[in-house]
Amino acid sequence: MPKSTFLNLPVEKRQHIFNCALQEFARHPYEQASLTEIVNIADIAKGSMYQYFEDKKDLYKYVVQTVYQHKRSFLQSVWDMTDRVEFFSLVSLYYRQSWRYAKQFPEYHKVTANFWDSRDEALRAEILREKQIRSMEFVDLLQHGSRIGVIDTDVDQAAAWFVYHAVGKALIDNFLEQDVNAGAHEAFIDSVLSILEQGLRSRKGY
Amino acid sequence: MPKSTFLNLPVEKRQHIFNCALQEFARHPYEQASLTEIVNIADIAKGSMYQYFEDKKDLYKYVVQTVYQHKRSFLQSVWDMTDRVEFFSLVSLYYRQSWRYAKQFPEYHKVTANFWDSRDEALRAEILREKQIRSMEFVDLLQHGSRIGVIDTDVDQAAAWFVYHAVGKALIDNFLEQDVNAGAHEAFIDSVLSILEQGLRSRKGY
DNA sequence: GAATGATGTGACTGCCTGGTCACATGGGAG
DNA sequence: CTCCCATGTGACCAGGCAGTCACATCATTC
Repeated sequence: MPKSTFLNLPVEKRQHIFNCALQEFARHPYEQASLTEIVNIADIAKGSMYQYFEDKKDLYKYVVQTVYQHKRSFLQSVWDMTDRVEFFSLVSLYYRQSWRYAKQFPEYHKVTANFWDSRDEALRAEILREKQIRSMEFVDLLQHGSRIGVIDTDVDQAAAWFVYHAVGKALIDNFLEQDVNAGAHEAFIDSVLSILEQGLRSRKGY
Repeated sequence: MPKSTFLNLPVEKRQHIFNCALQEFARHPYEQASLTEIVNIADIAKGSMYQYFEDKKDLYKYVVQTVYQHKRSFLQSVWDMTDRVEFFSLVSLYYRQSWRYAKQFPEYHKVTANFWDSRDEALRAEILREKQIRSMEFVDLLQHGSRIGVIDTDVDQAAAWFVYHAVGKALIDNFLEQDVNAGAHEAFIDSVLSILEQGLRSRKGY
């Protein structure tokens, strides 16, 4: 919800300001991010920022929203395969693609990560909404997998979503800081997925 | 590393100050926690706090350390069963006990949660150390399970640890805010564990 | 009662924050 | 050249922060 002043700005300047805000919100969670620092780095007057946005939170929401659109379009290629690819392959593709996104646009990723575990009351509502959407998408996949017999029908679907979500988040968060060999990490992703696919229990009995 | 002045304080007062600091560090991550707020609530002079601790970080480290000892002793009963209980049951007990801890001492839990995803460089080192210890303990359990044939020997142990850690953390974090029926959540924990144990793939083939 | 050293105190400093506002600048219309 | 309105500006405000320090209080010792 930027003001019209911001939207009337030349694209170049608009992107410049967006990038500077992005950097700051990637480095710090919302509460600790400094608007003063942003305008300093962007080399614009503080008053100008208040011509463009209502306040700090307005700017933040704009950045988060833009980042989410960006990420969604990056992941779209995976969602487009839903009908053609089997459940486990699709999840593998999804995790790999998410990982590539985080690698390719680390600041964008960090902004979403910071947003995701934000404590701000006003933001929590939007986070929950976002979560619910993803949950529904995932459960759709699961049910499709059940129908075609790939997935055990006894599986508790809420629990399955929970596991995949927790693991997916951790897969990205924990390995972004270290510079992991990309290929190695994608292999690790598959190791992790294989555990979710097969579980740990010994198959000797069968 | 409190100063001797703090250690010489009557136990009652010491606990009072500890509790007030605990509340604040439970409510906010380190950077956003306010020392001024702590001394106001504790009803002591700010100068006094600096008689007891070197600085804010010193106080924080003391609180975190105390909390970790507290939690460890609470979970000790589970670790004591290592020799007598089978892997999957032990993990179930561990998750349940961790959950009960978070329920029973929510502030203590929140302090550890805040610490766990702290961004402070100086603290990261200690976090990694803590993580490594837990990882080793878990891999020990896994190897024991492999030896006695309960766990598939093909399982990638690093990946297994990763999955259990991610899921365990999420199991607590995500359900603490809502007041979930305790029994229901312990059932959910077992649903989640059953997925890790058996995976999702259909067993029809066997 | 005097002296001593440990403990308690809160006004104060310097710094940083988000947000404001009276003013300066610029470029197009008449 | 003048008017006008959108845009740009940075000194300034009130409030919060961690940390300091000169001083007050207290308990012990002699």
